[in-house]
Amino acid sequence: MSGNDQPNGSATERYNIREMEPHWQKVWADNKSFELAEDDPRDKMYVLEMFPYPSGRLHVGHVRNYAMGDVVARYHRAMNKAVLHPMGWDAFGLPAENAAKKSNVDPRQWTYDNIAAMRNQLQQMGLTLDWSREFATCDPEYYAHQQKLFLDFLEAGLVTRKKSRVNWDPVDQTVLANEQVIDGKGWRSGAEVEQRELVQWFFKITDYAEDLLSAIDTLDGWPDKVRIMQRNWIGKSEGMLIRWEIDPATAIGGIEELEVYTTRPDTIFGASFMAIAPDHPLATAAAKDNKDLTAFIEKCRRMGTSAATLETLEKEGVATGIHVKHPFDPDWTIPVYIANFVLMDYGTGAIFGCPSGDQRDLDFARKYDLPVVPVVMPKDADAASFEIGAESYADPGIMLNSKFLDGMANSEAFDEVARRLGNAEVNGRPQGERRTNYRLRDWGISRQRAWGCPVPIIHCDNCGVVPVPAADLPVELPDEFDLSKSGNALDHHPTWKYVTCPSCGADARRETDTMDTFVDSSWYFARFTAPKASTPTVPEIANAWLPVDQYIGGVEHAILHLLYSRFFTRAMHKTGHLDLDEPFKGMFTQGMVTHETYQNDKGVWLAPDQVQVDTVDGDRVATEIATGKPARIGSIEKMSKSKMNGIDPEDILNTHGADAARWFVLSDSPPERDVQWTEAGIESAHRFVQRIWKLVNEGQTLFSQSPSEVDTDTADADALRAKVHRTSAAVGEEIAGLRFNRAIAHIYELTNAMAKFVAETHEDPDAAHLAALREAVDHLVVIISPFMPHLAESCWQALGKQGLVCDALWPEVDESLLVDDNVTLPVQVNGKRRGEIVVPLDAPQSMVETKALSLDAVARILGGKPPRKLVIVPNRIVNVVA
RNA sequence: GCGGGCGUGGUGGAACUGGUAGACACACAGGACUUAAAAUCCUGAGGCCUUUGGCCGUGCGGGUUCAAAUCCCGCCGCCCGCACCA
Repeated sequence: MSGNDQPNGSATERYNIREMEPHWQKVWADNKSFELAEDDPRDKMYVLEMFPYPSGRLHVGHVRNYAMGDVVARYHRAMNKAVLHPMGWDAFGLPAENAAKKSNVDPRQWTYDNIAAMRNQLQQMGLTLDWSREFATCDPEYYAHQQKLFLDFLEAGLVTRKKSRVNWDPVDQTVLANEQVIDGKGWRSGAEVEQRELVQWFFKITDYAEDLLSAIDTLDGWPDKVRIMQRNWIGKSEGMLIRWEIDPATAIGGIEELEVYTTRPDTIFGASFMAIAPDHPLATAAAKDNKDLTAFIEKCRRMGTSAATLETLEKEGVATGIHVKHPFDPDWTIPVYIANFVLMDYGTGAIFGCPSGDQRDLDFARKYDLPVVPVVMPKDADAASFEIGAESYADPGIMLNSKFLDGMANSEAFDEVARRLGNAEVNGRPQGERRTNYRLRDWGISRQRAWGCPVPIIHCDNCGVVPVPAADLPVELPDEFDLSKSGNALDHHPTWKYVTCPSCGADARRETDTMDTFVDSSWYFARFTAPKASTPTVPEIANAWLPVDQYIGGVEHAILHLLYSRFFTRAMHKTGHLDLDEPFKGMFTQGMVTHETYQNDKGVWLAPDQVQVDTVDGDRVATEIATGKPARIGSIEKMSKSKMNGIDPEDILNTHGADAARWFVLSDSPPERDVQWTEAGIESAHRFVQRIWKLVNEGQTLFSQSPSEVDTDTADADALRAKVHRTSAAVGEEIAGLRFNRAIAHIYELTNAMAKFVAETHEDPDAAHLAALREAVDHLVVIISPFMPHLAESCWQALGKQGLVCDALWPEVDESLLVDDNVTLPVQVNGKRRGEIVVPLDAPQSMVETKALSLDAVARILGGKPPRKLVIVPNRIVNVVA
């Protein structure tokens, strides 16, 4: 690829990427083109892409994400908006600590070095970012304000402390993240991981469960799938709390009842066992003098804490010997099991198992030989013969085997059970109460890690938990960390945690937990509106800009990050930092970037640059370059280190340029879907850059000629004008709707039409043709500018335009050129296309009918008989039913 | 396991609210230019057949409709998330 040095035979030089891209980047920077003026009076538009973790190298997924945001931002600049388009760094987190442990570097140094490298790469992309607003979440100037927010939330009653479980590595003496637990073992030590309870800090997101749920309905700028995922995550259910009396003969530890939450009280006569979580108080009591139970609970404790792990386990349980009495039959007792699939965090940590109505319960019952009594059956089933085999029946239906409920719809049975249990009493309280439950749990933010935002709290033996006074903020991280030791470096730092109590002056200790990095990213979008302010936000400014008009990021953040940000916005509202509840008006989740995988004959993964791919007899064949041996072309997968199928954007930017890279990642695939990176694809984008340059220059050459007499027939000039205006309108609409791939297809079509037109016009340029071409080129340069901003500037300059195309307005679309006088209607016979007719727009039915029926193909099939039916959809289609 | 999504030519995809399936691009083939190559330009193409015509065709199997990639029912496959990765 050395194409920049050779003239191609015509007068047009190749477009020199390596010269022009840095040139325009410098021009934009020197002009401060993308720095937003505080007093810009135009309509506001806030475009934001999820800020990256500074790993040190840009990933192709970032390129796609930021290319999308930049196209949107540039389009809105062209629509004459004041566009806020900032960038920063999600800079706290595990990788810095891991790097520090591995290579003995300072996590702070490592992080800021990475930021410098990535900023440089982002700048090479030619983005319209306002770098004057940049910050990293590990800047004390940022996290100081986060600590202030924590204190304000604490004062507002939005923070709590409680016990929760963590993955504990007994060898490394450290808390492990879920991703550090592999097959139940610590990734570094290989030791069996244990669950351990720690007292931790929580944000009370559950206080907002109902609000976070109901407000989802207002988020009409979000993808439906994200809204559905959020709804399901919050998981509202209407059920009952039922108190089951423990049979005194089997009671242990003086516990007299078992509280159970259920969404299916109607199935109460199908109950055949009770299951409690391994860490349920009753389980603890039962295990006290019971080795089997203790062993089982121990086993459960070594399963890790992630829900995915727990729920994919084989369902197991152990009977406690405890029995409960059935509320409607004092002689019926039901055994209580400790089960590995019941979670203490959900409901009451105890369930009643109804095997006929729940697959998980059925599997459990079959395994332990418990009764399976069908209590709900489909409407049309027969009560005498209805049985449960391998599958439970969980759908609505009619009650059976349920005494006084028999024959009712199960929804009626729900109400009847609620009524009866509400009137009964156990230990002086109602035996049953209706209860709305949420799956959503409070947000545990404590992390036992050094590279995070310190929780601004001091523990004093006299005063207990004491907030750090606002005047003492920030609580800064120490200058030096010793990450070589296991455990939390803040905790074993020689001096950092030792302070005096701000309340009584006695010796006290700092909280050594830091905050979850999701906290950092839950309000950065607000900080960008006033990044230098001495308070977390300047409310007037933040309220003027927020909510973010268009937020773009990976679908992997569809639940947690977005939900936490929504909570934070509400919490900041409550504490006076913001005056709104929903942070993101428009949300978009982009797909991943994938690539083929390659393996050599030994099964070793090969990187794309270690492989040469050729086409032999129409088949793609890969060769390992180092050995010359054939390599296997494997499946297309998400780029990953392990499979070696990643592409380094830096290489792409250097060889093909930012414009080609931006163009490629947005073409072909719809943005919400995965895009496959291919060498052919980026090369074609590169060729297209050159093609536009040539086209603009050829047009330019034509304009400089003096036109011949105006041709009386200007039909093809008019056709081009219609195409141009239609394209400008369509590209604008597609960008506004984030359908970049379609916008690009429109641009291809226009350039194809223009190339043809240029070739024809060369013969005999007349005034009408030259005017149409001139207009086409003018439009083209502006509508490509969001995608290929450097090339567009070069073209703009070549055309002798004033100023910069990044400041130019979108072309005015002449609506009168968009309407066609005639429409082409396909004509079907029995739903199969047999021909087409051309009729005037809004032609009368009789004309359409006559023309359609007179088509040869139609007449032949009808064979002289009249059609049975004629369906005419005006201006769309004709269907003849023979 | 639970929740969400996706599935269309050799490939990525397009197809508006049920209305011409395959736009646009890649790869491929043929041609022009060239001493040659690259680059560029032009042309062709879903599959099958008895080829101015016909049949089949949007993961699979049914259904609704004048008309289904699109709606409904039942399957299959792949991908993402699951609360300490970010």
